[in-house]
Amino acid sequence: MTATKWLTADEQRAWRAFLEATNLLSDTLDRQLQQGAGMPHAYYEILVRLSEAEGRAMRMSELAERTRSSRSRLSHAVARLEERSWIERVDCPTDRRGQVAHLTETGFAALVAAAPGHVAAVRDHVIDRLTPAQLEALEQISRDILGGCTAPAGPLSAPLPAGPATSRG
Amino acid sequence: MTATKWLTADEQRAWRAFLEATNLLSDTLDRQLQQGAGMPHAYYEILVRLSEAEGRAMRMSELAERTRSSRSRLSHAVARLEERSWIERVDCPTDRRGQVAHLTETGFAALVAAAPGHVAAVRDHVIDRLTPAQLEALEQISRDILGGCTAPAGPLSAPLPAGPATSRG
DNA sequence: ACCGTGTTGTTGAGCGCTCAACCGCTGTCG
DNA sequence: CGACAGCGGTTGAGCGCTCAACAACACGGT
Repeated sequence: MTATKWLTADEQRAWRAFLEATNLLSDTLDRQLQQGAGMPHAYYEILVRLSEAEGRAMRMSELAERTRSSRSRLSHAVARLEERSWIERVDCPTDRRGQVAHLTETGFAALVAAAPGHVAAVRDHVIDRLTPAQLEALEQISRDILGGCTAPAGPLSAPLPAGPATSRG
Repeated sequence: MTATKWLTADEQRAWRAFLEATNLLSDTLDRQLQQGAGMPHAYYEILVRLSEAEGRAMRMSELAERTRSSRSRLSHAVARLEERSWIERVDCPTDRRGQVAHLTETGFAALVAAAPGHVAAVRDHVIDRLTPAQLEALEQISRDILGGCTAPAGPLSAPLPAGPATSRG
């Protein structure tokens, strides 16, 4: 409860510019994907992660971590994706609680169809507007920011003293 | 429809880091404000803009532009804020279509109460994790990105050849 | 074998946002 | 004056997300 350390004028300017840019960019990309491929950005990322996984399948839990979403969000999302037959849920053989999300051929096709438009949008709005140096700086900045963000939903937000890590075995 | 120009490995890494950071940061700040002050981040920004305006009041239309939100979004948001008595709508004296959003004392008090926690979160998660040089780079990057984003909702997305600008007078 | 704790995943209510449709008013042009 | 395109703002349906509660299972200790 000590006196609040407000932002300096420089910090304010930078912060507001950053906020505007990220908000607007997020809206723009979401709109592009929605109109161009009929899916929100979050679903696109789920499909991407699955497509990169071995067998195009992954445990719900791990998928949630990789997409940095809560279990709840992922569960709802996969339910919707299952309705479209883009994903199917399979019981996990080694853990009867578990579910494995499996990307169907239809789902993969949807991803393949969506990708070019999305990548073009990312280029247009971000990548091609920045120099390589800027891009490198942006990556480092992003990692610095990532370091201090609490994961969504769940008491995992605890410091994790020196945990045995969530080895996915 | 030429062949898609995919992202290089470097670009991928940077882009994904950026995405993760902004998504997670957005979630984090939203959560902080929601738990600490009972309002989503979008509402906080509306209150901030109004608090900075002359007379703590602004035309809906201008408020929408400044917060870079659609008229619809703002309309819904102001309706909710009016339910909390944080904002009141007033008929515009010079244009009978218009509405003026006016920040109430209660609303201002809510903002004052919310600000310290929010600023602290912004410092913790962003500002204090970056060097001044990084912050400056981030500001420039943000402006470069902003340049190519289409405004939300509405056919304003047109290129605007060299318009007379929406001078606010 | 049994109990208790932690994990995995789902569910439903509530909320904010988007999109499209709409109403009333303005300003201009014939 | 009357018609009419365009602006300012609101509304309702639909959807994705959050939060809290829950069910089912795994695993440790006794």
